[in-house]
Amino acid sequence: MDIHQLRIFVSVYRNRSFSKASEQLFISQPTISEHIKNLEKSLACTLFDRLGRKIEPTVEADLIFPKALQLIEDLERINDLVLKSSQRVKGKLYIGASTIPGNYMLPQLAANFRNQYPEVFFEIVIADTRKITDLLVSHEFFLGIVGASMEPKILNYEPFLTDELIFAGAPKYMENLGTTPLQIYQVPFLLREEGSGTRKIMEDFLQKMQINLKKMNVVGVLGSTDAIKQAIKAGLGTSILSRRAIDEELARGSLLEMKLGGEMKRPFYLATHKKRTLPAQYKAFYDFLLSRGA
Amino acid sequence: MDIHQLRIFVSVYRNRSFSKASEQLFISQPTISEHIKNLEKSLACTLFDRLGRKIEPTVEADLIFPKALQLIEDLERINDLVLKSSQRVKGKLYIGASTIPGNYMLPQLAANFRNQYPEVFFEIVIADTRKITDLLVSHEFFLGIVGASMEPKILNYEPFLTDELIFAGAPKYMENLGTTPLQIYQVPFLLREEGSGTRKIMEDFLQKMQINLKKMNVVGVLGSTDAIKQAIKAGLGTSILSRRAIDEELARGSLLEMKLGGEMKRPFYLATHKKRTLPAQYKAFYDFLLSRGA
DNA sequence: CCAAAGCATGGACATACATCAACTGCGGAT
DNA sequence: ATCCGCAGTTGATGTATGTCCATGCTTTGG
Repeated sequence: MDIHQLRIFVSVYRNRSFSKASEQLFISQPTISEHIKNLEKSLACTLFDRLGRKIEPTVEADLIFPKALQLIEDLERINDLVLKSSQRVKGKLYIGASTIPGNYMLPQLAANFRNQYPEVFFEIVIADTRKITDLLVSHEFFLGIVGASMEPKILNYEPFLTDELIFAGAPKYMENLGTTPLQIYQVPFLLREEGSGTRKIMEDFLQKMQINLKKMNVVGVLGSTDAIKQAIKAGLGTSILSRRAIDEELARGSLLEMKLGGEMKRPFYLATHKKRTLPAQYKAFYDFLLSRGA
Repeated sequence: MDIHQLRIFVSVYRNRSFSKASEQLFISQPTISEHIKNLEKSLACTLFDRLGRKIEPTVEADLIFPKALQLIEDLERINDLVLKSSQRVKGKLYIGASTIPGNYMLPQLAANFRNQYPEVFFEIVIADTRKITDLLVSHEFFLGIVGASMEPKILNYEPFLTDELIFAGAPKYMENLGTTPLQIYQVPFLLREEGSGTRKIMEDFLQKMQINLKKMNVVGVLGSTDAIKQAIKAGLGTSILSRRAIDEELARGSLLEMKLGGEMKRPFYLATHKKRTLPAQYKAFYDFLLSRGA
């Protein structure tokens, strides 16, 4: 039994005529006869009594007509269902992000996105790049925001926002600091731990500026950007950290920045699985992020 | 979009594999690929992300899977529906019958039939042969029981029970009546109206027996068999009528029969439209009647 | 790094589908 | 009463679609 046969049956039943149905469906009348015959064969019953000029549906036809109708409608509805679901942006956005984007970029962007699409729900997991990458590969995440592009085979990396690292500290240290790089050896300095992305960028930068880290007055190593931030706010020392993390403090003047002559840029990427189709809400958020990022 | 495609989709979705599905459905793997591709094309979305060795259903696939499943089930159910309805004998039996079969044959037969199939409901319309025939032709009735076969072109007549007409009356007339046919002229006699089937059979019989109706002591003309029956029970006279109408009275001895030397037989027929398919309950009753009638 | 597993692709074949033309059967009109 | 027209059927024919086989490509596991 086939849907096509049911469509033809429905038309014949409604028109009480094979030839009317053939006109309505734009197929020849013998074809109608053939299909009805096959349908009757597969159902092992007569559906229409052929009375010469007229036809008369049998009780079996009366029985299956509403069912057939509903079936056809349901089938059409599947199409609508897919169409609607892929047009409508809603559902959970389960996203993996590194520290900086997860803490200082995504919250604002998510809020903006949610103004546009109120039916989305965010769940942002903050983890290191390695973990996020793994979970993207194993299809745990659809979307990740990471600071380095590893595993370029399977994953697709789209350049997103760039984070800027700056040298900053409490006013008491910064105000008296001269402009010569050598003076940086004087002030107490806080480091991120070995292996941190921020630490790596910083080291590369210092090397480029020919500043010797070992000569610096390092007074501590802290395990997160926020810990560094709290420490320099408390006057423990100075450090190099994301500008985004201390935006407010810089504006208020509770922390001061000092240009060191070069730029410390750290690009972040939107990472997705190359072969994975993004659900509608992810696709929308992905496009939204790119438009804001560029 | 086709049911076949949905069947394949369901199997692929369940097995999470094109090749497993191909084994399950006994069709080749490339065919599966082709069908899924077409389905995706007609839905304008990806259903499975091909990840090399594995495949992963997309959210759209998750969405339509239950719908597809239900659709397939519904389709199967149509078959069952027809099967069940054509096996199960139930529903209304709307039957047209002439006076004798309608009053004196069908009630008992219907009761017996209903013992076997308690889910049937009888509606017996008593009308003359002409009317029943017309309503059979115009598809008002599926089944009629009539005393003469007219319109043999469209309708099918199956010989059924034969009614026997007998000469009978109250004991006071019959006991003293001799065996010679001439003595019939003596007793008061009741007639059916002109045009009645019974009247016709009677006239033919009397003519064959060389009894002159005009010489008979006719004391009344009544319009129905039951009227005749009530009249002769009341002692108004004798008559010729269906044996079935007075079965009980003959057994009790409240009416007596007298053989007149020949038989007055009146055949009845099961009449159906030649081209009309009988619903299950009609078919069952038709067969039942034939088995009882023969 | 090779082999195996799994989906995609292209060509060959068969079945199924649709069409056309001719036929049958019924009903109404001249 | 015969003819004509409508309606469904039947049979022959071409095309489209479904299906298969062989093969290629990619990923994964040893």
